[in-house]
Amino acid sequence: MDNRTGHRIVPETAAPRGDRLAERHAAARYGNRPTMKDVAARAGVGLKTVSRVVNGEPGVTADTERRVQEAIEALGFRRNDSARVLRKGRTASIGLVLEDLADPFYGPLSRAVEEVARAHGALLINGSSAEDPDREQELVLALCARRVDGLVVIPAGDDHRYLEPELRVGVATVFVDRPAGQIDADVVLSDNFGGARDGVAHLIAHGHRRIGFIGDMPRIHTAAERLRGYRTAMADAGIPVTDSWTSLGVTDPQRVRRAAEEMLSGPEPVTAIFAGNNRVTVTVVRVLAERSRPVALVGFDDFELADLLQPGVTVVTQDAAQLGRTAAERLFSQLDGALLTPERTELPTRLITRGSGELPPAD
Amino acid sequence: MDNRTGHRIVPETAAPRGDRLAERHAAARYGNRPTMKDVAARAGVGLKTVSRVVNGEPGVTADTERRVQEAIEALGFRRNDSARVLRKGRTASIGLVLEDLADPFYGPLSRAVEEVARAHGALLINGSSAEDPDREQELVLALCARRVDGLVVIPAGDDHRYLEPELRVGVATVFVDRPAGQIDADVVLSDNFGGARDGVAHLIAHGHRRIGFIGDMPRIHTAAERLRGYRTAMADAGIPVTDSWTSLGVTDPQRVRRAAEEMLSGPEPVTAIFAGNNRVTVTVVRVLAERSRPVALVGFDDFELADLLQPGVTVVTQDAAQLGRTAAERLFSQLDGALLTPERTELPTRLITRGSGELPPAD
DNA sequence: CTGAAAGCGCTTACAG
DNA sequence: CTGAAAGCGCTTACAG
Repeated sequence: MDNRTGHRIVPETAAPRGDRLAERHAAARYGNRPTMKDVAARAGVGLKTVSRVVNGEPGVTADTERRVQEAIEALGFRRNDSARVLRKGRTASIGLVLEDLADPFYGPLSRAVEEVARAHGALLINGSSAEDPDREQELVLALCARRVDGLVVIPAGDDHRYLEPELRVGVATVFVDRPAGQIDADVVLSDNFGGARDGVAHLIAHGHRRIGFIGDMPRIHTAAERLRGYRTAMADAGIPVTDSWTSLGVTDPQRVRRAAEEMLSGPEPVTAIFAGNNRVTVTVVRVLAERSRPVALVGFDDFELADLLQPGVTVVTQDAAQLGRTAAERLFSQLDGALLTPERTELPTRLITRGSGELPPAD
Repeated sequence: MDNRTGHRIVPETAAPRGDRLAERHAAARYGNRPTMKDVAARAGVGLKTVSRVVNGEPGVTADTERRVQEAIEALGFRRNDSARVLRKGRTASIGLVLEDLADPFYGPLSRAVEEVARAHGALLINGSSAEDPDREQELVLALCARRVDGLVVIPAGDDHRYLEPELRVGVATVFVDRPAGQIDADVVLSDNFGGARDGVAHLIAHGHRRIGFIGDMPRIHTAAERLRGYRTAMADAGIPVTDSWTSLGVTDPQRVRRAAEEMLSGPEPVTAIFAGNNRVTVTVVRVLAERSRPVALVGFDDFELADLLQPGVTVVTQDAAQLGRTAAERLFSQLDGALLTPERTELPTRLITRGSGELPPAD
């Protein structure tokens, strides 16, 4: 019997699983976690003394401390940080809003932000916007409502005025990968323009003139910058660009495949392709693998195994982890009150030649 | 001249950047975000009326509501969820502790957990344990102190008794990928044993008898199960296993490379390798690419571009997203009070043949 | 339809 | 060395 049904009381260690879980469940429903007040009562001390012990503050005799510790363990007390936060102001947590945690570019970036947060004693709350501006805003504001100390945002939208009340009130904010829209905020970027320009110039240097560009939706800053890099490299070489050589849009395999196949057919097919990001590159590699005539390829973003493909894939690489680390460090500088002026930080890209970008035109 | 120095007041839109930021900074220092009390004062209503409007509760005239809304916008009010949580009990957030967000296996898993959380109106807080049991415990307890409603854990350690007080008090918990140690908790796993056994049997069916196994540290449940699958397949085929054919340990490239090279040299080299996870597989692919004699390979875990390598890499695949989704759904079932008995859920694996696993022994 | 009072579980500021 | 009181910003339970 247990105490509710009036039957025999079974020691907890011997209790059948169902009973223990029912207990657990009841506990959950009534939310009866022990509080400092409970600990104080059990230890026969005041509330403030418990607080001192829990927070390792000085001014408690060894004997008192021991009694409090015993009560803490007996009750299974754990400080409620929600209450603490309410009093102290800071939550020791930061928010990260990105496009998709499952993307191999954002995983390392997120991890890097987490490591910096950890070094500052903060937890990371993250959310994926799925490239949807409304969802980005929803997430950002939910994080603000939780009173995160700061926010790292890889924006999906291009209007961030909804953040103004938060900024005014002191929420530290750093944008990464793409700049904020309509507001003045810190941003850490890769040199998307320069990287793309160099990658395309590399293809031109290897004899190509009909070069295609397949990128993400033009409203995405990185996509627009890389396209600009492509156009600049072509213009610098005095090569006029035909409309059919550029294709921007969602980067799902179907669309990219179609775009690549169109550029590669017709009377004047491209002899080389510049792929605007890792997802595009991978799909283009698949398309090229099905064709007999060699086509040169340079992709923006490095990816695992790029060196093991035949030929190895030449890429313009950016350092996702460094992007995250830099942004997070700036965020904590803001929180320390060190930074007053929003700044734009641009990290360099690097060309890695592996074969695909050095193929001559198959004319 | 601004209001602090006593000089001319410049309208905010025209204020030099530094001044606006100084203001922002001052606001942050004093933490003076508007509260419901401020809104109530400005709108000339009671606190409870503001609460009603903010939470969309009925019983407010259109006119009153409008006045409150105006005050909210004028002040840039945003409800403080920390305070709300303190009163309501639930935080509408769940925690996810995994090994490394940057690992291509965990990214999709994390994203899947996030999607389920989102469908239940909850945010996701995640942390990487870096395969360190102490760090796992630290993270889990920090999440409990924040009073997450539930916890999804990919454990690094093998003793989770530290969670007992939390479980007793009703924190919903689901383990994923590996079971909990020393406590009774829900767990969602892949069929690591069966998957590895089938993969090795596949190599045996293609004529191999000297088959190597390279896996993760044996204290990791998945590594131990996959090794058991390997041994079982070998035993089922009546093939005695030589010690030098199995190598378990950290999966960094250096160690894996050395392990592979040792198995592939000597008087009786292996003719096939079973790689215990995605990181191992990738390194083994590199080692094999440097050798002239073909060696068969089957890897546990699928990875991008496995089909484009020469030969394509045969793998045993598990569904990381499905693992995360299943775990998160079970977590919310627990929170809804539906589940009373901890359960073990095992998801199937699948063999994908692409060439590398069908190579005959090069004897 | 509206609001004053009490309380969630802590920390702060102060007094003994 | 120790503790009672006030308050963080909300919601709950209740009264008008």
